[in-house]
Amino acid sequence: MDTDQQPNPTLAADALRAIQDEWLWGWDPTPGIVSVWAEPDGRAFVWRRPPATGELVREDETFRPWVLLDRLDDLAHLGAGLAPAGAVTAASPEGVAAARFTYCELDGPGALRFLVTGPDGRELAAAVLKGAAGRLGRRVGHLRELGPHAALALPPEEQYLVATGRTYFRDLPFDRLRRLQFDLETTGLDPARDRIFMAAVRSAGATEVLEASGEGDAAERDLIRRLAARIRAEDPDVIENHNLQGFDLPFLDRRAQILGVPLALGRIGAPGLRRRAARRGTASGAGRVRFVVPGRELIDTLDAVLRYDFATRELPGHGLKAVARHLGLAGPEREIIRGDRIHHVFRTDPARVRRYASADVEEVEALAKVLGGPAFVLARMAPRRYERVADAGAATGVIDPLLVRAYLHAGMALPAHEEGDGTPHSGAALYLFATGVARRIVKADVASLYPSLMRAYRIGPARDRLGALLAMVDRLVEWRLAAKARGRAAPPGSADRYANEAMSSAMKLVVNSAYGYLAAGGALTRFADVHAANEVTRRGRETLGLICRELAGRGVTLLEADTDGVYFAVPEGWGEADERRVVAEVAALLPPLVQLEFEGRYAAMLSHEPKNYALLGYDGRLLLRGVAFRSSRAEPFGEAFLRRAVARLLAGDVAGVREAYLATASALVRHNLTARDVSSRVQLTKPPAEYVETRDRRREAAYEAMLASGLPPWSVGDRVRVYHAARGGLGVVVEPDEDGFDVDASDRRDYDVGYYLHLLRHTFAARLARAFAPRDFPVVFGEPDQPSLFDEPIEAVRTVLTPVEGLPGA
DNA sequence: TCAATCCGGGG
DNA sequence: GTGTACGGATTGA
Repeated sequence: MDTDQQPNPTLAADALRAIQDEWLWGWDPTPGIVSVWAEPDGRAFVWRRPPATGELVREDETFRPWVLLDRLDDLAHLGAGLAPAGAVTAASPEGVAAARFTYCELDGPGALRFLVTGPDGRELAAAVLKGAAGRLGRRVGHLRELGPHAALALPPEEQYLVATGRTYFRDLPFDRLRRLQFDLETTGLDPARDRIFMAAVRSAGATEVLEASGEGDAAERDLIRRLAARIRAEDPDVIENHNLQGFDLPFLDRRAQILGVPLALGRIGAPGLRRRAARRGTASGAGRVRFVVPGRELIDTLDAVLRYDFATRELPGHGLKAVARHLGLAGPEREIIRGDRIHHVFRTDPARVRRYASADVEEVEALAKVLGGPAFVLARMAPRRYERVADAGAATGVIDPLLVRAYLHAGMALPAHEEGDGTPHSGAALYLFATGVARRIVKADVASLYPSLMRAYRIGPARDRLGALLAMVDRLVEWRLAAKARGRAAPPGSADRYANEAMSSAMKLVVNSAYGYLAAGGALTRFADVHAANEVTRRGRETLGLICRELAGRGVTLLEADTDGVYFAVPEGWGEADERRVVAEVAALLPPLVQLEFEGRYAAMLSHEPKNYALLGYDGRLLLRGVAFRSSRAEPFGEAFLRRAVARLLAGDVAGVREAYLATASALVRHNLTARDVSSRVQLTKPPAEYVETRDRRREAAYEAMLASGLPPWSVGDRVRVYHAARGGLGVVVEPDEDGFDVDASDRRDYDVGYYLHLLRHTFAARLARAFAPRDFPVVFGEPDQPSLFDEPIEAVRTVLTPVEGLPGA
């Protein structure tokens, strides 16, 4: 370029954006990669479905394994075997001289500045370790032992993807992937003892159920063989199931081992499942494992569910059935069988179990598509295998690999992980302004507050010399807005709309985790910066304070505010137009990029504790939020009381609240409720022998109840309901199932009335305590037979809204 | 009231 | 060649 010439700003901006897009999406145009398997020896196997045909092709590639080091000293012993690669980078290994190993010093102040490549990753590691051992005067067995400040060595697939700039799924729609779902039905949860007796397999829109033709080893062995053969014949790119890594794969692996069946599930290599270390995965105990299969991506829908619920916090549980029902994926006739009954039912009614298993794989197929979109899009960006992107968090799983690739692509040295300087991280703002009952509620939403503040005030990691994180967040927001617009323009239900919605939620996920990336400890993310993170939260509190002051100044009553939004009550006589006007006025006062939006309006709210409240919609719908109002273990009678009482309360019917309380108390006293109504549901996770061993140290009610019940020993995973019986005992209710097995004395009513009256008042009624003045609480929730002379009549009791003392900032 | 421990999910 | 989940419930002191 002519240095005398003024740079063209538009051209420069376009070039910059092109580079930033390479940071996000890689730069190699190769389309349709569906799986990558690389070996440390520099071989990479790439399976692709070229968009034109969709037919699977395998391409055998080679790459130069590489490692990033903080020093070259350790390789001095190589002599002429190590040569500078000049302009050679990992991205362009051509030009490598005759030397077996080459190096290149990267620019900038980062500690990890020597990019060393070799013909074989193990040889490369061995050379480094030899030198390091000499320098340190001790044996060094693995690059990891040098510490993250001294060496960065990625798994072979990631070395390949970072070096080539390739990513998965370029130009490939989700529906072009060949996906297969399989689900095992077993006689129990313990693969050492229990057997596989059925496997449902779904592929290409068809479900097939495989069954063992008997109960012995031979029949199970044959079933496993047929399952593996079925998978190989379908040759899927992706294998999916719910808790695949936590149950089906470990169970299958173990049974195959015990029975001596080769498990050839991969597209290349020897039979047998391979493992990699991982945090989440198989059943309890040390040494958790993730299974991997060359050429196929193993997708556990449980990961997608956890990721989804992390953002929405709306799922009732994370089990397949609960999630499928919640998301409307379950059919109306969905066969349900309690887990510990499945094998029994199979013996008398195998058709039912076939329907059950078929529904499982069909729901998994739907669930994987509905919740798997973001991971599919993220795999187009990050230099990692699809299955790794799907099971990792966005910060360490996506942002960190993107930054590593960006730095190497730019020829910049990478900062090493660095511990913070001890500055504590100051958390998010959460204000509770008032508790009790309020009417005419408005929720205003602060959209993506933290990333907006990072962008508006250019708050990024201090050591990010490239400015890559902020640049990527900026570009992601642009991509997201464009995808949202395209999605809205596409016909509902179309592949185009699906793709754009997935794109939009993937971008949102990454953008929102940019702050988490800053705030994570230095041990976790490479560019973690507690000062930057604190600056974001400080601006966040400032902004939230401004929003609250400006709202309050316009005559509304603040109830609760956090970084997601603000709840407030408006004066009598205001309509929706007034509510929207106030929100718009305040929104106009905020820093650039920070958006405040009208999100919804409700007739009434019971504010109990931060993040724990009940809302009554203008359509009469009751919404309960927070653990205080919805707990999976809550006793049915208490849950029923709470719903009824809160509904009456928000409808303004205090007498109705008392009626609900009296009715429940009286039902308890008269034993109109069954033991089941007062019981709580628990799952037994320890085998009897283990509990007997530990019960001296730690008594647990559920197991004590089982031991006292005289029932036969339980199996791990059994679910029972336990309750407090009269005279201090414990009782067990075994749920009668649909087949009439286990017909139990479920009509028993020998529960401890005093205990449950106490629970009703102190646990359940207590959640409505903030709705009343302290002196009125006994009027609403007093014992029916002990009316105090000083109590006022129930008709005189009014609900209250009490300001919280000592408000910060407001 | 607090610290320690266990739990999720799968049959 | 991972990511010291994480946030709630329960139990024992």
